Amino acid sequence: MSISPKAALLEEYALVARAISAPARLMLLEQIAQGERGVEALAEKTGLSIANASQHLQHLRRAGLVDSRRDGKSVIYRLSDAKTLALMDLLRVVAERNLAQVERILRGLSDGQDAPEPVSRDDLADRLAEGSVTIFDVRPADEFAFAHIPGARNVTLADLDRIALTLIPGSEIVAYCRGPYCIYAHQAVAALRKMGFNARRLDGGLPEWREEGRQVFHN
Amino acid sequence: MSISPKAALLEEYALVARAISAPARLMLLEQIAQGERGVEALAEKTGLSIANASQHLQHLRRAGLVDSRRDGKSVIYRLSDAKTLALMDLLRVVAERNLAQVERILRGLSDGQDAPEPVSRDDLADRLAEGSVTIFDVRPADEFAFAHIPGARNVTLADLDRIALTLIPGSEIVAYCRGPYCIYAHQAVAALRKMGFNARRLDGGLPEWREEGRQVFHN
DNA sequence: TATTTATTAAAGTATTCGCTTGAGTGATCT
DNA sequence: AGATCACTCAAGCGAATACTTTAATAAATA
Repeated sequence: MSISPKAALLEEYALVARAISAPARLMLLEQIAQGERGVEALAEKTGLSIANASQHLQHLRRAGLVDSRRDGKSVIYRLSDAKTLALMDLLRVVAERNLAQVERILRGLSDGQDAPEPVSRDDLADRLAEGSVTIFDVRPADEFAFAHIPGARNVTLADLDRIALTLIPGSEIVAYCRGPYCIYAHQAVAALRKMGFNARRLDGGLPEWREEGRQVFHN
Repeated sequence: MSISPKAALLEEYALVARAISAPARLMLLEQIAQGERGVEALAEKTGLSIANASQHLQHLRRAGLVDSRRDGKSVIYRLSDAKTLALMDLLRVVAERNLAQVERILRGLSDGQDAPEPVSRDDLADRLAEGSVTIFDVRPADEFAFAHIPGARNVTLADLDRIALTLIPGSEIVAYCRGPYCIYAHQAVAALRKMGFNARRLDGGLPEWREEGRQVFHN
């Protein structure tokens, strides 16, 4: 019954790939990257049933992508390693580069306009220090409350039209959300540009910002 | 019928992940990385039936990881993008870091000994220029004949004992094979070290060497 | 034009996956 | 201790996958 070591290794690598090969698990990873959470919160955020979320989470744990620990009644999941984020990001890069379908979806998010290059995190940090930029955190209010980039203002897509009236026309805005998989920032930037603002996306989202050791406001 | 753009994007990312989530397809990618090849050659190298290999290859093509073109009677497959190699390598890194099982298998390959750190490609290039190192290409003869690092000597695992007798004891040897998924170099290094040679693996294999624009002997 | 060769398509089967439902487990609260 | 809460396990079902066998297609050759 002993199979070759080569086959055994490939089986393990494939196990990791299989873990990131279901949309539900990618959503869970995106949520866990925001900060460690219990099963119920993750299920609620991703729209999965509790039992289903639990099973997916165990799949992720078997692949070594997340760790879990017990905290009272809850079981808290968190990313086991920063490389997990890197793997997800590279997956996205490969998909965007090779699949025309992805190009099309992203173009649709920008409402036909050409999207500008994202702002690098280094750039944003510099401008933050100068105070020369407005930052919009385009995530749901509870995620913003949990953690956000200091100085960011929580603005959901629904708020955008109302908020825009209070902004100085032409001002420079940087929007971010959960990370590279999150589309809110794309949509917010497209809407703001349509209104004539100089809006751009931040490259990556909160997890990538935190991962680089930058300051995060945390509750 | 129109699903949300978010779900559509995740489905595309998952498609790419699914493509690298089967051992058979990882083997195919490893082979294709050696150089472009037809279906029959790939099937033979990986031990898959022709029809099965063809289906896996189409799976890889749908995910945008490989391209194909017709050359006479044959259909030639090749990597569509260097990022594919990077993705496979990161997959391996994540698996090695997080899965105890992988650690165990790799330890088994080294026959219980502690394996030394691999030699970087920069280092090897420097030593090659100095002529201060012996390079073993531990792949099957046909793959060596197809392409190899200039100055390398083709030595299969079966030859190793015989060849060892002709080497100066204590000499420094660097072994490489197909790439990070290939175990021949691990095994060769373990065997050579047991015989008292100062042997180490090259980091990566021929595809990574070529990818960096370094010289490759090619037929 | 007919035949051979290389590959893909189609059809069938066994296995695995994703999701649901309902029962089971561990920790906390009363 | 009993009730409750948060999660996991087990069973079951439909859909998707991996592999095999058997056509079908496309290009080269006779």
